[in-house]
Amino acid sequence: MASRAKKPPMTKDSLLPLLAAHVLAEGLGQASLRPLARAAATSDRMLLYHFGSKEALIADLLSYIARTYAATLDAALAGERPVTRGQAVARILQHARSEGAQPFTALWWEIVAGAARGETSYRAAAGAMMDELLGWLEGQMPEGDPDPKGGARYLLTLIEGTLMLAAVGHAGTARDGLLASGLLPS
Amino acid sequence: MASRAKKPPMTKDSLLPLLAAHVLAEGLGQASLRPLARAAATSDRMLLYHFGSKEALIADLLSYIARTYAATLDAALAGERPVTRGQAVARILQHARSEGAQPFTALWWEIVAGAARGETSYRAAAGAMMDELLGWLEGQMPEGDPDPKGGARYLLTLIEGTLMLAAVGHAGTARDGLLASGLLPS
DNA sequence: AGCAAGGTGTAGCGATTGCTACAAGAGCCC
DNA sequence: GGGCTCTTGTAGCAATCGCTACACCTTGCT
Repeated sequence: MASRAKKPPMTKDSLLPLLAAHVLAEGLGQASLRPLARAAATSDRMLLYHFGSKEALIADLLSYIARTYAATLDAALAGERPVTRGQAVARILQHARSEGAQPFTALWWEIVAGAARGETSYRAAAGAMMDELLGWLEGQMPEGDPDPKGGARYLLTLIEGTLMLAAVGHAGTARDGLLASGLLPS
Repeated sequence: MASRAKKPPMTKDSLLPLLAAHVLAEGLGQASLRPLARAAATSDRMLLYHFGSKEALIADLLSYIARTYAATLDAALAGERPVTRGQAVARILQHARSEGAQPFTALWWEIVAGAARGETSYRAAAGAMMDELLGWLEGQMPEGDPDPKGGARYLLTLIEGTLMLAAVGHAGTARDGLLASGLLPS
């Protein structure tokens, strides 16, 4: 009769997905130990036992989220190489606006804010995610593009500007800007 | 012997500059009533008396900061109309990187994060500041530009993307992107 | 069997959070 | 002078913050 399943051992690796889910839903700024623990079905005591301090927990969490983001990006953006730069831009923007990416997009700006304030773990996570995106863009530049490296950086700049304007309710402004850039078909 | 100066009356308008200075230096996220009151040489009690609640205080403060930003922008960006689009971009980026604008740039991302989470007062402030910047850009498009309206939106998108990348330590990436865009002289 | 080491729960610490009750000062009109 | 409203100080509230002390329980080694 004994249900054998007892203790799936609690480790950082088993906690991080649950913590990430909570932070994606609620935001980083309001994240405090007890709510985080509740989301992971533990106690604040245990979080501190495994991570050492809240600061270390956040650092681990940001690094985990950056890795998750990279994996999600790889999975979502697979496909043949675009024919035009505009198609690469459109594909990324479509992904960023997709339902699954929404909570992440909201979290992203908190990470940027932390990075702008100089917090090293925020800056590391943000930098890693930009590296990932830039790498994908470089690999997706159209065949025969005159300047794939520079072009990828140009597109990345435009994309991030577009996302920022969308975040503050200026999505239309960004769309008009992209249209004026000639990248997207009118 | 009596020093006549007694009570410069305490009002919202007299408090907001001091509160803004504190928030620009310390960040919005960590702003709580007692430290804010200390920065304004009052008590939390008085802040609540004048503003009603912390939420209302933040809303007023964001609106004030947006107005201050507009005034600063007008003052800093005066000058004759640029001859090329690149010159308009360069002028704004130079202003954003200037010493005086630095604390504001850091605060900006916290405002964006709040806007992305849907907080209405954050979104209002961010939108107002983008409106201001966009208006300035429209007025500064080179004479005879083929598409001043769309061009201004295009430049705004590029500028904000550049600032974001700079905030996460990717300033070089953004610079390469701008060079590849052909806007800036190499 | 005994014992050490690591994992976990309970309880609590001092500090800070936004906010409020109460009372007293300050300036005004009658 | 007598109130009356606007402003302000003092004290404190319940809640939450990150973190810790202490005891307990398992688990594995010998």
